[in-house]
Amino acid sequence: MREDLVNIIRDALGRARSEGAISMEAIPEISLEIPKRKGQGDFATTVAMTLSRTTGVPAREIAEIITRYITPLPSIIEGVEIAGPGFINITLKKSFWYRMLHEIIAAGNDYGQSNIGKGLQIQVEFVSANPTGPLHVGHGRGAAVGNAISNLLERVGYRVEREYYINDAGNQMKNLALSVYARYLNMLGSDQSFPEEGYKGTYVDDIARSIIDKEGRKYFDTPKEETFRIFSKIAYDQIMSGIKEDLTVAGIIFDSWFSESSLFAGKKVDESISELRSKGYIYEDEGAVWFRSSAFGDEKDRVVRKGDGEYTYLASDIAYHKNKLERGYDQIIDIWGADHHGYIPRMEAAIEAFGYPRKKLKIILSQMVNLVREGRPVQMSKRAGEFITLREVIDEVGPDAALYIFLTRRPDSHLDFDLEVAKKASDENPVYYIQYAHARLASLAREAEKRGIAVEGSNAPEPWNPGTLELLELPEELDIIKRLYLYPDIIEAAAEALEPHRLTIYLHDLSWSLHNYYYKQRIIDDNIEKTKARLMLMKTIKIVIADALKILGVTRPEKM
RNA sequence: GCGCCUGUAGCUCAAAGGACAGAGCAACAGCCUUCUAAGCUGUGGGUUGGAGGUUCGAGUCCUCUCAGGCGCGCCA
Repeated sequence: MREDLVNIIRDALGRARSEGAISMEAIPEISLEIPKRKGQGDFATTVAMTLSRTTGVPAREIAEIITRYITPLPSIIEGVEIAGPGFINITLKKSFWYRMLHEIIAAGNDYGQSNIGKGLQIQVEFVSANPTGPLHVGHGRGAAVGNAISNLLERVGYRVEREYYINDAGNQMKNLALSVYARYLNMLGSDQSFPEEGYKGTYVDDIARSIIDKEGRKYFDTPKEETFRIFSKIAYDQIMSGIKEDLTVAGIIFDSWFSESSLFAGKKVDESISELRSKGYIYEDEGAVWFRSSAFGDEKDRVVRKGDGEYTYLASDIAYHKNKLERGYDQIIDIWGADHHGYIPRMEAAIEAFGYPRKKLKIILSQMVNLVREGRPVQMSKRAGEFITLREVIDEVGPDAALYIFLTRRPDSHLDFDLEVAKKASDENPVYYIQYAHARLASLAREAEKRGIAVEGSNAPEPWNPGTLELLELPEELDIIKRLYLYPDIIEAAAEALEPHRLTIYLHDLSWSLHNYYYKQRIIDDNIEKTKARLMLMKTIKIVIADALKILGVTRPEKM
């Protein structure tokens, strides 16, 4: 449809040119935007202002010429106006909007779906927190963002795989085992000192205690090597199952879990480094092995294998990304905590070193979350092991509020998360505004059904009759139709930009339209035909709100 | 010191390079014998951190500068 409008304008320009009204070399791209304010039409184009630059003719003059060539007005257009510095504002006929609504209703639950993704495969890797402790709030934000982005991409026709990369190799696992072991010994009366780099959280104590509960003093005297292996496994299992449980509570599901240590076991790290070596991007210096990332714009080269023969984290990360590349996705998206931003150049260097375009990998940074309570920062010290976990936050405020707050901001903006605000079932909490709209519509449908004019539900008689929708004549009603019409655009734009917060803004606006309308206009009254028309409109809003909330991972209450 | 992110209303945040920079919250003033008041209506509130530049047009792009956060390991 927008295509139709663009064509109409392009035709007008074409005729204006061939008749010599405007001289220009080529017909430029025709922009078509939706004006912010009322009274500026349904659509607007800035093409006159753009042309003003190349032709030297004042924008308003060009706009007038274009307008002249648009007449006689095509059937869907109500009027064309020139405004401001040279905008051409186009207003469509009401009949057009009724037709749109009809189409939206016909699309039903599929409304908003598109196929700009054309079935291309995208892998989104997110959370990927180390299995050395429970998830914190920052991970929660990454989880919310990754989940919403994945859902968005799916909605516009990509095939999406959600993956969690488990860093279950390296020193950290050793440290974890040592930490648990030290606590274990302490609890059994030993004065074993706690490791310097150990993990101090209370969850470590819990793991130690669970071992005592099950196996008592069994490991008090056993040879350490063996003990560490066992402790590492027990700790890993408990922490991973905790992480999975937290994610489940948040409603976030992964398609695959990829283990770092499987890369080592399968010699994939060796292979990756060898491949880079054969391409000339690996060299030895000062007893270490280096990756020549500076060849691809990194500020310096990076060590992949240390002097002691151990691989660095970067080495396995390179192998992991090589593996991802070989799995043949059309696009790889990583969602990282913003504190890892320094890693971007070296990761991109690795992608290019393997011969893939840099664009193959898109890294989204999810900024830090500051926990706040009533405006005051919540003290946290990772070193002392004192921090508030994601689970505690979710238990306190509920998953919907947590997810929604994470998603109302751009991923790369710093975020203060106020626990008291998130907890309140009040105006201050944005998620309720939307959910309330949904619940309100559900209640309305129930009420209608009770009175025998259901338009929803399995056995609802379809009240369709071509003229019914035209009874929606109020400006508020047309407003709502126009907003609903925007939905697929919003989804596509949010998916393309990988910015789920656009959806929350839209949801707020749509919910406002509903609440405002609901207050002004009684939906169910004695005029059955009008009631049906209004109920159809309400049903459509509900479908859209539900769809958007689903994409964001937020529940859609039928009652509140 | 270098690099990345962010500076927009009292607070939290929006705004494909487009029209008079918008929402929510907070403040103040109103609205429930009616389908959900977790709602609605109204009022006040701004030199978009600052200075230059590009452009017909800049919160948005470029340069400089100030402030905050985060990085700058042969840690992960």
